[in-house]
Amino acid sequence: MEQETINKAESVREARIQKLTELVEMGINPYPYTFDKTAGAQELQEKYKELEAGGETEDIYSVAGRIMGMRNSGMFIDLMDSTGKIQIFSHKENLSEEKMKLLKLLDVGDMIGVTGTIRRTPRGELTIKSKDIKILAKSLQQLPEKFHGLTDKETRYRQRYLDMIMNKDVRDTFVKRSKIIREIREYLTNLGFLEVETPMLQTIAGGASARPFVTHHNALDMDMYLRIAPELYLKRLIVGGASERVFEINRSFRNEGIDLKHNPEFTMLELYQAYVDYNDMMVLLENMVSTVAQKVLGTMKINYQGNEIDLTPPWDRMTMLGAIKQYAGIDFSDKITVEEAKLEAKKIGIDADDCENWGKVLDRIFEEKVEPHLIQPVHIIDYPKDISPLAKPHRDNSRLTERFESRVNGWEIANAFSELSDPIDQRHRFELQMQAKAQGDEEAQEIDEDYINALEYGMPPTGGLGLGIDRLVMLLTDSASIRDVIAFPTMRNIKK
RNA sequence: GGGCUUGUAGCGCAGCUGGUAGCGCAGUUGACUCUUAAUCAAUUGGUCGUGGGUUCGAAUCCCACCAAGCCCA
Repeated sequence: MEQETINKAESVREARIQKLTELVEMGINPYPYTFDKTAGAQELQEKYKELEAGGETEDIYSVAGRIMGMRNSGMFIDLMDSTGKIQIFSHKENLSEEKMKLLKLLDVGDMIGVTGTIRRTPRGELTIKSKDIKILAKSLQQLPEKFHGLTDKETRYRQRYLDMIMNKDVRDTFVKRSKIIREIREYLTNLGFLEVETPMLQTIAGGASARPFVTHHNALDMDMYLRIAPELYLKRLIVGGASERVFEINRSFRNEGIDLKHNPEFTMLELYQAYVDYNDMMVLLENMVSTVAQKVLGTMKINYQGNEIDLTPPWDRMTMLGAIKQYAGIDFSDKITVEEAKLEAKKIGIDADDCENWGKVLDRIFEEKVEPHLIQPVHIIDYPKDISPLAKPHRDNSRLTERFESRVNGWEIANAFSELSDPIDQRHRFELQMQAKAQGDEEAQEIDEDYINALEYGMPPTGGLGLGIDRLVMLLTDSASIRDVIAFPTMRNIKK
């Protein structure tokens, strides 16, 4: 019993709670309300860049942040804030007895605020000579080791706050993510696009081919779906006409597997513009993405995992059939039945027997034989009609649609069409989807009567575009996994 | 869904063909007081992912499960 008490008291957390108690006994609130911060660490580093080693000033600042290191029994503290680091020097000549006592109760990890004068030590470190120290939050948890840091991926994803404390590049990634989204928003707003919001809870999960999450509304006693895409609602807004240009930066949800490029909830940009077609969408996309890269990174040439990728417009365009012909050696322009297509797939070692239609066979061949070759940005244009139920038929080829997918590093980063606006054709396409669903295609889309009804009032010619924000952020931050660009990625629950 | 790899102290890691669980950092106590991965001395801390099995004896071998990573579909 006695032994147990001693062991407990010696645990780090218990020891820190003990210090917490001592602070309270000294009349200090370890979790105060405000701190009047007057400068950031990086700001001071730049401002006093020219101050020579050993130089002293009378300039007083108040800084605040987390203690990342302590040397000489607290005489030197490394203080980190969101902008950078600055050293704190504390000496009994400059501090009251009470503050020296407080210093003894501080630990690595604590949040503190310091007021003092700027100097540079003889060894060359910009330092604040403290005249006053306040504790802003007592940390009860021990930070990971300073030299090797936190590297365990599971801990980093599950406790992102700790990952961020320890890894500056992680903080940088999320700052960049925010800038990327801000620049997209600004780019579109400047073009006259109206930012809108549409339902995340939907009674029909439409606008894409994916399995939805199902939930239940108690008061209405009905099942609902988390949206897999905002598409059908955004086009209703184009019908409504409050703006001829709308966009939504949306969180969507797909009940599918998790891998390097997929998270069950993800962020997408969807935009719709009246009176234009998919050609205009290609131009808009490549201009927007390259501009965002230029503004956030200062360049249109990015390096992703060792590959140099040039986002400078215009991007190459290849038809899907042309790309397959080039990389898989099959010309599908005269092989028009699903049986013929499967036969051709088999000849090059691809099993497409489970594909319900011609387009799916082509899509599979594309993924396996073409995609690995596509590193530089390219618009793959003119997708098969049977896998594009929301796209307008191609004006020159009724088997195809005016749809493109933009590829960067081989990944689909955008998907866009000349939007199908003919309500009768749209109904027919939905019916084909329902047939596929009946035959076991779990991703086939359901008929959305109200959407067709909206089209029956007349939707102008419209170009639409969806852009995967997470993947764009991966590319622009050189992140290997989508989990590195989503602050709190979906993780399996740990059963205890 | 399949394969491979990983899981040992708060963190980073070692632990061989089975024989009393270790190192570094962090922590604690003290020294030192212009250091910066501070230094020096002493020192605390473990359900070895979980559950079974084999064995006189399991971190180590076997099985199942849990979690993660990578590759493949």
